[in-house]
Amino acid sequence: MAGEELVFKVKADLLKSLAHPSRLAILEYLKKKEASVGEMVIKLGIEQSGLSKHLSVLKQSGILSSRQEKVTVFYSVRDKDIFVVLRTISEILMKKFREGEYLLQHLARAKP
Amino acid sequence: MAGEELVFKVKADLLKSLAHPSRLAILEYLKKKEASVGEMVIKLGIEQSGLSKHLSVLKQSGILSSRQEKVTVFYSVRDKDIFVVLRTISEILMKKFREGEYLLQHLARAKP
DNA sequence: ATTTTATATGAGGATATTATCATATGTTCA
DNA sequence: TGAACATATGATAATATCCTCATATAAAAT
Repeated sequence: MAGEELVFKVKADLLKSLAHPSRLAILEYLKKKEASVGEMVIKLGIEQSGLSKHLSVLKQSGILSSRQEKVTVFYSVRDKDIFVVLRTISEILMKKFREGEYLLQHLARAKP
Repeated sequence: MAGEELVFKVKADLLKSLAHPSRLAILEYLKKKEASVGEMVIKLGIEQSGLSKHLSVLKQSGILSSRQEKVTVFYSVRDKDIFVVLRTISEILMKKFREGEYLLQHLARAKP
């Protein structure tokens, strides 16, 4: 694989690890503080086994880290810059939908 | 689907549309100027049919827009903020790999 | 020692994504 | 008109991702 292609692949892999609704919910939940798997099972309503796998995806990609205390595993966000990515995504979507509303309103008015 | 879940789904869909090496290559190519499909087939070395589908994914998700001139279709980036996302992704990866190098060097030194 | 608790993992099928090939569509030009 | 060109689309097969269920692991409590 050519050098640049490898770079694109690595970036795409990181984006892929973000690109799932449950994983976005996890990240939002971990924005302010670390949390254990059990806590997230309850608060996010994701089934234990699935949650564990999503956490593992986020850890493999370097977005989360974990520490263990007795039997409990706590996950936390490794690099807060990930939230810059997510906030920008939100802004892009908000702009887009605002344009959509604008268009809708003006199309409706132009009807007759 | 609950309101918040829908929001996560919409964000995840946008991230998914970014999460492919060819599509990242397309976006980088379109960073400075619009380009036609034919031009990108040549410069990016992606096969015509596949490229057309990747462009369609990016257009559906609102990242690209297109205009037609005779038979030629030109694509361009609709909201430059998408590059904020990509730059931040790069920065996160660079930090991560620098940490990796650092660790490697110190592990090597601590060997004996 | 056995049971309970917290988390991770493996197997299976269901669904989604991708690549490729062939073909369709629409436009220009001879 | 019909050949050539630029792009899009459909079908299919290959691959990847996801969900769920069952079970594994490992520490704690009884």
